[in-house]
Amino acid sequence: MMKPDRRGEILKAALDLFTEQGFHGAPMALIAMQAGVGAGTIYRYFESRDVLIRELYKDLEERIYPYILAGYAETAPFRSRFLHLGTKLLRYFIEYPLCFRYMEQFHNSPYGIAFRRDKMLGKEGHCDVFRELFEQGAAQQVLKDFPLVILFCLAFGPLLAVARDHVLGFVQLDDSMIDRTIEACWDAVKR
Amino acid sequence: MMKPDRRGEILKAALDLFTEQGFHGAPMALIAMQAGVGAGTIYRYFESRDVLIRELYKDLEERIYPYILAGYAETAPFRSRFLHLGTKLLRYFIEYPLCFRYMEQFHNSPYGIAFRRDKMLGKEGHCDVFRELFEQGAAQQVLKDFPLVILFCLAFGPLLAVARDHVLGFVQLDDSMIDRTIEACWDAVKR
Amino acid sequence: MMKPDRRGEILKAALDLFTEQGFHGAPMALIAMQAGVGAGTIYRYFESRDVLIRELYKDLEERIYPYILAGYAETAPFRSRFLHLGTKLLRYFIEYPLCFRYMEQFHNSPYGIAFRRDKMLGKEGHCDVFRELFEQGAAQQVLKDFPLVILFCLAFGPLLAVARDHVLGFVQLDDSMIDRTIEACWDAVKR
Amino acid sequence: MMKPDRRGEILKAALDLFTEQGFHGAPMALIAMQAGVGAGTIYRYFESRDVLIRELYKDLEERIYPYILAGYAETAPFRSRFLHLGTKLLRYFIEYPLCFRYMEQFHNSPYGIAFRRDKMLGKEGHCDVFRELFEQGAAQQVLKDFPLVILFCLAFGPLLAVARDHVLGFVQLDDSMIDRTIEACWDAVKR
DNA sequence: GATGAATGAGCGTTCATTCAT
DNA sequence: CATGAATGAACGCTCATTCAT
Repeated sequence: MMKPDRRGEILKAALDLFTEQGFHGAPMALIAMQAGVGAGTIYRYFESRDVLIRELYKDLEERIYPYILAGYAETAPFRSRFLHLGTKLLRYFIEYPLCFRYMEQFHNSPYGIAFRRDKMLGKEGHCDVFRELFEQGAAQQVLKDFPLVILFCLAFGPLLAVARDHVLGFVQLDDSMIDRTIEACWDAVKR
Repeated sequence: MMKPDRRGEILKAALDLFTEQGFHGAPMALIAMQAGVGAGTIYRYFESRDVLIRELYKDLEERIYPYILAGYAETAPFRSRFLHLGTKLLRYFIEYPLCFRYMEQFHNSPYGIAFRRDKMLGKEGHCDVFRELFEQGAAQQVLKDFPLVILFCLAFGPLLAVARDHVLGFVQLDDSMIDRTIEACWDAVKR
Repeated sequence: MMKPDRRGEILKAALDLFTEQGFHGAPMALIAMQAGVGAGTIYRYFESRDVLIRELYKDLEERIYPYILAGYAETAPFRSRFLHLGTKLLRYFIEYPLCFRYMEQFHNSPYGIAFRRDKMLGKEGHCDVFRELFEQGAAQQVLKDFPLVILFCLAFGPLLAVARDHVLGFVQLDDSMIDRTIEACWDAVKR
Repeated sequence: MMKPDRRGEILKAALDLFTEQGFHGAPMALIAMQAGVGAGTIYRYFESRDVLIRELYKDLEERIYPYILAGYAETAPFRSRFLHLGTKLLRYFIEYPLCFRYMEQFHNSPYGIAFRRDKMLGKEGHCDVFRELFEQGAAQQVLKDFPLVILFCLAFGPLLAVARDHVLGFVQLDDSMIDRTIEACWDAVKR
């Protein structure tokens, strides 16, 4: 007889519904019902709908790091580390399509844009692993001579695009294609 | 004393507001006001809000082709043609940031997903130029051995990511950076 | 090359549409279109929608009298005259179901109630034939001892109900049934 | 301190307003205000305006049966039973004029027509008492030789017409007139 | 704490009517 | 005169949020 994890249930319900129906199609009452709680209860855990949306994003983002960092060797050569992180990230999105679709939806919404702007201004970011890696690569002149922001675009742009098309069912990625996709990303950023 | 182009005014107002406020934040009444017309007038030109959103997309899309095709030499070597189209496209997005942001928003919404799905199924598409180019490149084995869909991702993924960051003000692209960005896209797809 | 009878066209279109779609479902623009005139034109002939609705009623009502009075012998015995008028009226409704349905709809709407109230107050009425007949019948004590209003109800209540069910397709009236229906009406009013 | 019966308040407000103003003239906001509830509250109890209109009808209809069946003797002679039900029905309409007017309005609207059509097709109906009675009367050859539908018209046509004129204030029915009216209905149907 | 009924501002859309052409 | 594009008030309905229980 566990005490029910209401916050978790609400986040799970929100993820399902926002992903399936978009932000538009998922009213609070529906989320509450799917989570098996009363409508008012959500407001005990999240100040408002907007806060719920943002917290869900943060929650999902945090779960990525343990996954992609498993087996990550800080001391491996730069290219290996890039391929490791890229491959893991793409695999993660493929394995957790709801997570991917939610993050995409979030990024392409007023929430996501404000969120990202805050992040850029704050200098800090959760993607410290990537930032560190890319800064190192830039310093060692392994990467093309671009501002960090652009390098991120070159590396993650294709990765996310491929993930999106997989999730939407426009392609079926197998292991080999995943690896070769990340190698193409590498081609884009490597000097 | 020109007769006022009401359809155009409405599209322009919709573009401004949808871009600034998102689909959420731009009620029909506001669009009408910004366009300087009565609320009901919009419905003489667009059957519904959804139709307005889709028509605006098509309208913006159609303006791209003349721009990027100017000076395009069908007979030039493959790489040149790729660079030409890519560069023009990126420049276009930089020059018309509202257009870019709207198209992004559209793509990442139920509208855009349905739209794209229709396009894929219909085989036909407005991106015939790109499709033709890539099919040729694939046939000549200039491009990596990937399905067309993935090649598109590898080429446009970074391009769009870079455009987005420019438009949001996270980087300032100059001419050289534009060219080098497209070359990086080329690196991603070329064999 | 007749001059087009715009007023008539509008009335005809209004009859068709109000009958098929109800007052709700027939906007002025649709009536105009069906009549083959501009939307504004209707207002040259009818001050407003309400006026159009009332004028259409009067127009239809007026056409009934010539039909039912054809062959009517003022000098015939009372019962014959009653049967003549009743039968003719029922036949008329069966022959012109649009007319019947419109009149019914009109009667059972705020328009019709106001209209009827005015008529009752004004003493005068278009149904002078019926009024005259019934007053005579009352005076001769052929009819039951009821106020005129009630006698009308007893006579026309069943008649209209039968017409309604025929028009809605719940019964198919043949000649014999029409005659016997009117005889039943007679049974209701006769002393 | 009773818990307020909101559903009932809404139905009552709807009855008042629909009766006074017609379906046209009674917007949801007005009904809500008259019922003393918020506009959205109505939708907790009735899925839509149309559903409210239909439920109100059913609600009113159901209240009639206990009233008219009080003191009804299944074993009494046919004529007595007819007079009992008819008289009770007419009295009910006179006592509850809002109910009568609402039902009339309902019957003479797309709602009522669809409703009645469903009833006819479904064979079943709430008017089982009447149907049973009339079927018996037809079998015993007490009633005229007509289809059931017509017999209903002959009996209820005058009854409803009289009720209507009373409710609209065109006559004042006293006890004797009520009885004699129903006897006239009987004359219309009896063989 | 948890609930879910109640709220009411706000939305997309319609349509009778007007009026410049 | 006839037109039909333009208007804008009004409608039915939704849903984030509150609060009495």
